[in-house]
Amino acid sequence: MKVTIPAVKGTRDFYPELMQVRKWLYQKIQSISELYGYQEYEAPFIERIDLYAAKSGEELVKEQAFVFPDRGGDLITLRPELTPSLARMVAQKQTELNYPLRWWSYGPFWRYERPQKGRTRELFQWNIDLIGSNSPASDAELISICAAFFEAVGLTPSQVCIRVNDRGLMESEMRRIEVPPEQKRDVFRLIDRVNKLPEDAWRQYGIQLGLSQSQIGGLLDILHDKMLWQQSPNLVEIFEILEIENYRDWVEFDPRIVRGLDYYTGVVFEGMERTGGRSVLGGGHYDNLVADVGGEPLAGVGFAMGDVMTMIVLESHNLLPNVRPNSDTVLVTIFDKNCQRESIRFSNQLRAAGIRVLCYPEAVKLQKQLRFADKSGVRYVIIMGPEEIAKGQFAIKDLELSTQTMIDKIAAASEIKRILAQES
RNA sequence: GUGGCUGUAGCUCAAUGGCAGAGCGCUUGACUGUGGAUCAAGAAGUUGUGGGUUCGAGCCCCAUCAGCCACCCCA
Repeated sequence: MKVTIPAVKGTRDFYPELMQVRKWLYQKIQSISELYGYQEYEAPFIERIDLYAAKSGEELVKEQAFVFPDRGGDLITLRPELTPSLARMVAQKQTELNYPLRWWSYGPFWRYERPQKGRTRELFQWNIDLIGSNSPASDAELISICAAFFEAVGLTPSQVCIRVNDRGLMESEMRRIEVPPEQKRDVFRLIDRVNKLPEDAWRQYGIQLGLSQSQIGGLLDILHDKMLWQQSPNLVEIFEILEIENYRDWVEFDPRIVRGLDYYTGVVFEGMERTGGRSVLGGGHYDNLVADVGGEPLAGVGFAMGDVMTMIVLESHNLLPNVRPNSDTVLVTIFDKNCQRESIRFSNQLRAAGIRVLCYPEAVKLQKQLRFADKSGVRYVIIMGPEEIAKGQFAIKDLELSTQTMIDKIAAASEIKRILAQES
């Protein structure tokens, strides 16, 4: 069949099978979030462009967001991230909220980017934030949530790790090698690239930024100093806490993690696959979440995790759930047109008892109905022809064992429930 | 935004510039009240789209759209 209108570039169709996986992921996220006492919230999917212009970097919004004028001429943006909306929601009720807030959200985001592996234009993202606390223990809590999530989906510390750094530490190190503050951004970008470029190209890049040979050498020393975290009281305390929680194995100090976002001011972290280096989630500590949207400065820590890369990583470790759509569903066949009413009646009798029932919608050959059941993943099929209906006893066939027994119409519901319960 | 690779049946892929093909799937039957296996038959296509070169284009050229991959960027 010819599809004349293609899907929008970079979008995904969630056919039922994939939808089950998406739901499964959502449930994992929900259960971890709630386990830590976080409350779910949701922000609008569309926002005025000004909200983003206020902070997240002008380029980001202008070039990588879906923006369109509404009928009144205002520029509306499909939200490319949640933090500005969160900041607004907090600022609007700043004085009446009960701090520290622990909020989480899972929903769709849009980015006008060129699609490639692990990157679509429409994605789902888990956002979780602890707002109104400035302690290392708060930072540690978010990191331990990452670890708890990884653990809950079946990943191990040998497959993924959470790399942690402290921007404050990096800034003081940069002062030590006399990098001027206005070059902070550029140097963070340079740090970000230390593993992506060959060393001489990387040095060249550093020189272009105006760094001296000795500064570049100093920077390299910093980036290879695995013990540098001991200079950061924050990191020391965070690692202690993670140790107590038995999550220390998931975490490692990495001076190369700085994150791109300007609003991070302290601890930053990134959850990534050990092989391949694909980043699954990222977050950090910020000192002034709401100041840019008109509130009083409020510190917090949070992270975001996209569903696309998460699914790729889970898939590559064979951790996506096996989808068996109708394993707990019974199919009631229609023997012929004359028996259809009885089948419909019986189906509803079972449903009234809480059993999931697929009633075949037309009186076609039994062969076809059984074939449908088999391909649907249904295990038990009810067969009720004139003889069975006359006797008040229906056949229940187990497609997995290829066995068939008779059950009494009256006791059918409880009998089927018993059979279904046995299976699981 | 920049670059590379790829678009042929529902899916995965063949076809030296010369008749449009296979496997899987699908439909039907072998099986008159029973799924998976086997066997047989059948349906299935304007070769992504639009131009061009050529006696002749799935194949070569240009454009465009889409997918994949890398860069860029990373919320």
